[in-house]
Amino acid sequence: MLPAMLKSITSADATRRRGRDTREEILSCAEALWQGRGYNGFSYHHIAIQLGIRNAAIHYHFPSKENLGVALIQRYRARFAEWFVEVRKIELAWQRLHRYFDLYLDYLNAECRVCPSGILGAEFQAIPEEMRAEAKLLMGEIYDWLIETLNLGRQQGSLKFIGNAEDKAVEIGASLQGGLQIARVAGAERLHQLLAQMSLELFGENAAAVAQAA
Amino acid sequence: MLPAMLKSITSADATRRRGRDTREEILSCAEALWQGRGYNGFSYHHIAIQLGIRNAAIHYHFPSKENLGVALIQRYRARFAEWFVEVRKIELAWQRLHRYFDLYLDYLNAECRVCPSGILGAEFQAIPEEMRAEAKLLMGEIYDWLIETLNLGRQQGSLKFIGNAEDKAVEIGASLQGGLQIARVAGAERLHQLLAQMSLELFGENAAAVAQAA
DNA sequence: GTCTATATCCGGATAGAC
DNA sequence: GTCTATCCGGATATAGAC
Repeated sequence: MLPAMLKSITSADATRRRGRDTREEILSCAEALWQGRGYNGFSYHHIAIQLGIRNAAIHYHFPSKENLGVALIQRYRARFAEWFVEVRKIELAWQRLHRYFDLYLDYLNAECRVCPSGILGAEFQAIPEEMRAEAKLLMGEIYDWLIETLNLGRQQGSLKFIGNAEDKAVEIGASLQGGLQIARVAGAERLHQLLAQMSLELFGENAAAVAQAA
Repeated sequence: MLPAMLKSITSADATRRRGRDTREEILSCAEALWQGRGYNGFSYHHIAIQLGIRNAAIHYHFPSKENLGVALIQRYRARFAEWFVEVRKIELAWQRLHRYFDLYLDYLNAECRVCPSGILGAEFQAIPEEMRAEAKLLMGEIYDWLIETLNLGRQQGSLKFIGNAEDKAVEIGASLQGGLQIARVAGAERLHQLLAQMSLELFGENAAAVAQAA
């Protein structure tokens, strides 16, 4: 599922683009820029250069930048929904959560991106209203999934934690989000430290298996 | 120490500004904008309006925006250094850490700002080189203080955690940073949930005292 | 659906008067 | 130390040809 969660545009060949899905390419390119530099840190020009098209071509697909921003979050939410379906096929909650950890390693490895939730939180007061609404929906969906996973894990005995699942869900989501941001400044090692600590606390006897895999 | 850590400009009266320290006012105003909207989310014009001065006056004090950005982080680091000195006078490590938690509540209450570390991490690829260097220093200082505090707490028995202090320090820093960002999108309650969970895990028998204070 | 060309605005920055 | 005036580049966006 990872390739689906992290589809970036790989050196778009500017030469032949015979009527192909430019819209998707724009979104993928914009997504990378967005997670790398923030919504206020990239422009249509950046995208145009990378895809070898003109400014106006992007405006054809996304009349305003707000349209593009909203589309970015909506596509991401849709992909996340598919990811949830996929991961729910895994029986053990600790393994589901481990899959979630993997996403953050992928972000780190993919040009040191931050997670969409993180960039949305950081720039919240500086993004258009419609994007804020989408941001709330995204965070709600992740929150719900974390709660579900934690409750399952407690029931199975595959996840260890004290307190209620709701509060623990916030802690886990916040840690990963913050850890990824710290890692891009202070070095990749920080994220590895975070994941090691979280595994130690949450996975109990399974933590050793995780450690050797990494 | 909180007033020192969070000095914002309160409705600068544009009328009489008889030779007063404009430089500091600019920094305080810019700091609020920075933590609210990000480095790429505010302009000299925003500051000029709020302080009732002209664009050029800001350029007199800070020739380039990069100068201003660097000064913001340096001033913040200096204030943090003072804060560290102050907090080290507290004997119990769990109370020191609790003071650190309080900072995040203050940020949330102050127009829903995010912490400097968080905005720096999120925008890292879209800020000038000199600011990145300052960002690394800031994060290193916080990281070191957290490790010191955790080691003290373990020695005293006033903080509970498993694993090594270095990894736990990353986890704590990341949680708070991420939690604040989540709270501004999903509501203040999220930060309260996070702090409750962290108190429960770290403070042990002292957690109850914290809970009733909140 | 993509192009060229252009309009408009905004943000960072400088010159020179006071 | 702050002002007015202005320059320049960049970013969003539109018009109309192909």
